[in-house]
Parts: sequence; C-alpha cells; structure tokens
Amino acid sequence: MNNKSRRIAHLDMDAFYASVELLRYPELRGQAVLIGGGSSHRPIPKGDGTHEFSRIKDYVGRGVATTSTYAARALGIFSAMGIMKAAKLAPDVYLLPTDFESYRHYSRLFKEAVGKIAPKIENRGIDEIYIDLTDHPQETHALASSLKQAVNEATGLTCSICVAPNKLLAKIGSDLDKPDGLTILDLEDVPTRIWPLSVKKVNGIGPKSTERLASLGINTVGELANADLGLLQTTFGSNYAGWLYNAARGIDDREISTESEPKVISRETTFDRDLHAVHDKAVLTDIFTDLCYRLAKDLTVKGYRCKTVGIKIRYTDFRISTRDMTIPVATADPAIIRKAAGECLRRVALENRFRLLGVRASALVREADVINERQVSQGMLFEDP
DNA sequence: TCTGGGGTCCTAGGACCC
DNA sequence: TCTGGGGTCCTAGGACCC
Repeated sequence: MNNKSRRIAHLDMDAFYASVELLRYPELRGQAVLIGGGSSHRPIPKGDGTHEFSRIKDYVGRGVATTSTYAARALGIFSAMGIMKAAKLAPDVYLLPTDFESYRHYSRLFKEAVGKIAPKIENRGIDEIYIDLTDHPQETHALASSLKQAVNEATGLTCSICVAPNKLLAKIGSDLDKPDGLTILDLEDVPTRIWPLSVKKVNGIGPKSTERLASLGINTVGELANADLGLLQTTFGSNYAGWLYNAARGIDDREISTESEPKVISRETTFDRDLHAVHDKAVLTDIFTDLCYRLAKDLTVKGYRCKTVGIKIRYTDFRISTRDMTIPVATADPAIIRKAAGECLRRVALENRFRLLGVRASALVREADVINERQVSQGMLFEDP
C-alpha cells in the first residue's frame, strides 16, 4: 500500500428534493415548503403559469416530511417530522408531494457531470456521493470548485463539498459550510474543526450511541478522543469501541467502492389506521397480496430472484417483529413469494393491532446467473438454439 | 393528532459439516 | 469415553443511514 495521502471528496446536494421542486415551481422560491405525504396534494395549474398549492394545515394522515426548504427549516420543520405535527408549528407552510422520478433524473445528471471530471465515484443514495480525487492532477481547491460548477451547470442546483484524507472526515466536512459549501480538511485540522462537534455529527454514531456516550459524560468528539478505550470497550464491545476510538481521531481507511449489488429488496406500507389480523382480515389480505406482487415486480424489473422471503410487522407501540424463510429455488414469482410470506406471517404473534406490514426478498441472485446455472446443470449450455 | 419507505451492516445462537 | 475447533448457513433483532 502506498503512503501517498488520499484526497477523498464527499459531495452532498443542498436540500435536494426541495431544490428540484423549486426548479419546477419557481414561484415557491424563498417560501417555507414541506415535501412529503402521499400524492393527493398535487399543485393545480392556474393557467397563468403559476399554481394553486396545498398548505400543511389541510393535510390529514400519517405522512412525514421527507424534506423541507431552508425557509421551512427555519420554522423548525425537518425531515422525518410528522406533517400533522409540523402543521401545529407553522400551518401555512406549503405542501408538495414527493416525485422520485424527478429526483432520480436530477441525480443522474449531477453524477454524470461529476463522472466526466473524476470517474471514481461511490454512490451513497440519491443525493450524495464520495469521489476519490487522489490521482487527479488538479490542485484541490480548484478541483472542488470545478466539480461544484459542473454540477450547477448540469442541474441548476447547488451542492456542498469537502475534500479530506478519508470518507469519515469528508462526510463531516461537507456539512460544515452548507449550503453551497467548499471545505478542505486535513488530519491536522481534527482538533480544531472536528473535536468541538457533537458526537452525533459522526456518520455511524446515531441516537442510541449518542445517548450512551452522554451517560458516560462524553458529548463532543474531543471528549470521545480523550475517553478511556477500556471504558468504551465495556460499554460498546471491542469492535464498535475500536471504531469509535479511530473515528474520534479522524482515522478511516475505507476505500471508495465504485460498484455494489443489492442485498435486499423490500416493500412496506403504513396503514391509515392500525389494523387487526382478525377484524381487518379482508383489507389486510389485499394489502399483503399487493405488497408481494409489487415486490415480485421489483425483483423482475431489476433482474433478480430471491432465495429468502421475509415479512415485517410494526405494532402500535412501534415494536418490530420479523420472520423469514429460505425456499428451495430462487424465485421472482409473485405467487410463490406470497405463499412463503404467508407462512412467515403465521409464525408471528398477531393478537395486537399493528400499523405497518412489509415483505422483503433477500439472498438475491441475478436472474442471468440462475439461468446459466440451470443450463449447466442440465447440460444445455452448448446446445443449438 | 407523535414517528415513511427503502436500504446496509453487525451480533448471536443453533444446526450441520469436516 | 468425553472432548476439540473451524466454517457456513439460517434466523431474529437492532443500530444506523438517506
């Protein structure tokens, strides 16, 4: 392994879904807008090029904010907040439905624009990527600027970017100067720029670990860096403790991974009201069958079959139960998936009402590989067409 | 009017095989 | 004649991320 220090960028689109919506509805620019809920609240064209928009006070249901504009964030409305709860805070905020087809379109555009400059890209979902710039000839600041400019020219959108020696620092850094930010971090910057931050700013330290760290008197990354490794090990186990120890020092050796195969494909739905397996049997059966058929279609469209089928239930109190089973032959057949999922469902306690039902396919194999295997096993590989 | 939907990775026990 | 480990698969749950 060479010792040349790496240049890893994290590029994060600014308020991505909301910004895409503002491209389509420029009259909402500067307004507080929440994007989320179902698709019932589409804007109505008024004929003069503008639109009639819904307000969140008129929303009824269990939907949450998928995201919000910066103006809405200033009012305390953030992603994952229930829309009905947000309406109590600021009833006149505009409401738009999510439109993932558009977001995927703009996602392709910005990733293509980056790829023309620096092809070593790791996808992290629809609105962010890591880029390995180590071998690029250009100076770091100018290179980051040209990436931002290329993204803006391709999409009309802004992004925030940080270049650092590794993914961990790049990810933290891209959030330090949002929106439209450009940050460059080095290992020497860790004590001044990273240690003052809350531990929850570190990608991989979530709400549970943040709370357990707080109970040890550890709130900032600097306090984590000063913590006794033995104490961390007894609290979190040696694996996670070791990771925390390195993370607090800005140490992270993970490579950029430019390709990946899906491990799980799933479909789930939260009901309008909590349902009971017996009292709501008919409606539940329809929902369940529909989920299985949609899952089977997802598998087919993506070109996979699954060997393991599972179900997920979320009860009224938010506890989750899962069951899964492995079947003899990989399948994307909706009837087979429905039958296996039905068997899983029979193994879980259904006395209590639940709010969510999901089905999942795992142990995925590519359809092409399944077919080749069968041909080999049947001696068909070299048969005439 | 609490809390969506789609993912990844890790842990841990038991079965089963060598 | 009571004692092995190592490896992989299956299943369930949990933390975390976008």
